[in-house]
Amino acid sequence: MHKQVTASDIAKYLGISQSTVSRVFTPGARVAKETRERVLRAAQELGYRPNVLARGLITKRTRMIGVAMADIQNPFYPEVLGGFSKKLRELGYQVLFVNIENDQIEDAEMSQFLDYSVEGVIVTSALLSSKVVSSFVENNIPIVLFNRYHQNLHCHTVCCDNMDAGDQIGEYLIQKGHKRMAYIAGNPNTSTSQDREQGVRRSLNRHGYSLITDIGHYTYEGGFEASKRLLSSVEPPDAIFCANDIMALGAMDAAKELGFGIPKDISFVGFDDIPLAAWSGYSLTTWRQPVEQMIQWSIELLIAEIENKGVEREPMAKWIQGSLVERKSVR
Amino acid sequence: MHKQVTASDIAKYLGISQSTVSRVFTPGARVAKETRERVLRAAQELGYRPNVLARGLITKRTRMIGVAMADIQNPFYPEVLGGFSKKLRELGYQVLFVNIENDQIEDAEMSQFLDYSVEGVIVTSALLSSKVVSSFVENNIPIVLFNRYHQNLHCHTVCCDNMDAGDQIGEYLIQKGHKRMAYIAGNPNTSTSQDREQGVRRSLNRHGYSLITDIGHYTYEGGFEASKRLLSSVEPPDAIFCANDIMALGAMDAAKELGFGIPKDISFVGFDDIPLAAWSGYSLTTWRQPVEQMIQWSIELLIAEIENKGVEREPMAKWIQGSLVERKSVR
DNA sequence: TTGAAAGCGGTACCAC
DNA sequence: GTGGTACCGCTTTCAA
Repeated sequence: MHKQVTASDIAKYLGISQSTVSRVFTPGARVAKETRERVLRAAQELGYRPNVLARGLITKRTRMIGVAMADIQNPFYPEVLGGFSKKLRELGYQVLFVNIENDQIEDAEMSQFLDYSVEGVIVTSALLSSKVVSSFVENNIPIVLFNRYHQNLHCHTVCCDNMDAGDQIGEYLIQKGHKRMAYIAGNPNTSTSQDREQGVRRSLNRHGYSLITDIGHYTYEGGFEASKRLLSSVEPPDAIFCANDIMALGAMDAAKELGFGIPKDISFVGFDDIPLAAWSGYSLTTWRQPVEQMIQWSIELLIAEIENKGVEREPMAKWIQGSLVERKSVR
Repeated sequence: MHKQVTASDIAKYLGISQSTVSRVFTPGARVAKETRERVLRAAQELGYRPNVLARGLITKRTRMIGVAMADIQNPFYPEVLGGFSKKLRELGYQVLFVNIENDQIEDAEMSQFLDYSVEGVIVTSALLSSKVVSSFVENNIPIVLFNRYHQNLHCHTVCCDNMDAGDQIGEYLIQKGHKRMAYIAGNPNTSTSQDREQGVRRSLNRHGYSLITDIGHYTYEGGFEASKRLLSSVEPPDAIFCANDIMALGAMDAAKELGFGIPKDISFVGFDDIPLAAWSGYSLTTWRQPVEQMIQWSIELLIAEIENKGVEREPMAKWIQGSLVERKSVR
């Protein structure tokens, strides 16, 4: 941007006023057809493009959305990021991206969103402190939490109905004749993992079964180790439900290594339906989260608030139903 | 950003000039220690943060870097994106992210980088038209191509030395006693895939072997299908080298499905060393690309040019050596 | 060390 | 329909 062509350059070049040039690039403008064409042609010729940052200064609109994403190594999230990027772009918004290192977002990781005056923020799979949230609320910047739920925070939420999903998975496992069910939790202080656990537990209890649990921190290695522990116990489970697919894949590999047949000796159910789950080496039965829909809703929530600025809005929680994808990891 | 607190607000509040407030937040400033403290305190109190976009208007620096990324579903790239995001942030730059749908970048996908006055652009695993490149050159915005090489384009390049890698992999397979080697190409008109192929071919030729080839488009499914074709032929190969890991995993699964033992009947070598390659279900021998280093160099190239603006700079090509990671997929 | 004023590249309201 | 002008929030001379 060393020698940017400006609206004044065009104006001077055509001998008209800078305001007129500006109007040509302003949506609700009224400019004589002929003038418009001359300007457009000159812009093309000289390589002029309106500086959106300068525009934003006066319109108070940057058309940037901050996206903060943790757990980007989990194949579920690249898909999510791609979806957001695409949809937002179609609506004329840009993505200011931040990769979050830990599960708990630090202030510094979000502060640039404030500095760059994004109009809204999407946070996936991470925890926000209430202090951070309030700094956004003060600045009237809406936040939507994707795939994480937080009771007391003033943010919108779009979440799979994890409790119900867990419940249905429990029912399914029982119906398939399993007796000793285990659950491998993700990060145990995430709503996502908790709700899924509570769900299975509910259905198992209904039928008089109890639940064995372990923790896998949402990673392949974590799932692998947890599975090993579970399967090496005196009475190993005959079915393991994992809080996400990536752990389930690790758990399956551990089972294979220990000589368990899948699904002959033990069944596995995952969560997310990442592409890998369908790979023939795994063929994992899992819970499909309707990603497209969740992305769509998140964006609608965000944009609605952005474009109705001024109207106070209560935080909304959108719960979405998922569905079981049956493959070959359950007997 | 509805009611942003501005430097003038602080100034008025403290009864000093707005310029003084500004100076407190300007790196090379000289302000009385006492004044500075008062300003800082007031800023804290009223929640003031300098508007970096307004600042950029005058300093001509946005501290934003455009990152255009294709193939984000390939587990190699989330890692890359995470790395860029982290390192750039440490240097005080932000990432404006765009997900590219196809292998060939369209003008519209890059135009926002121009609109938002990013200071540099990183493009991974995608092809740029020379028209797009020249619009960036005109605006003095440096581009670095990550993992793709383009002879005639005025961009920097950071690339693994694919030719050499292919060569070494060929040598390795021969040394391990293989006789019929196959190569599964990615997208056949990418430099990356071509160079890797040329590399193996070179070493095989040196030893009097020829190379069977097929195409897998860099996807799991593509690798799966290509492998099936290869292995169903009258004289199936005894080793398959795939242009990336994800195809190799697909190829392995296909082999297993056809009843081939790995590595007993057939060996596999991948490329990238994505986390999945180490999973016990695969244990894929592969070529490790030193991602960290590549990211580092890309950023250095970019920043060097950004911060020396004005000095004309020739496009640089950085080639980096990788190394073989031996696991259990080669006999 | 500080304040006044110009200006970055735009938009929007005002007359004409 | 068009030009003049104020102003968005900030940095940067230039004087004081």
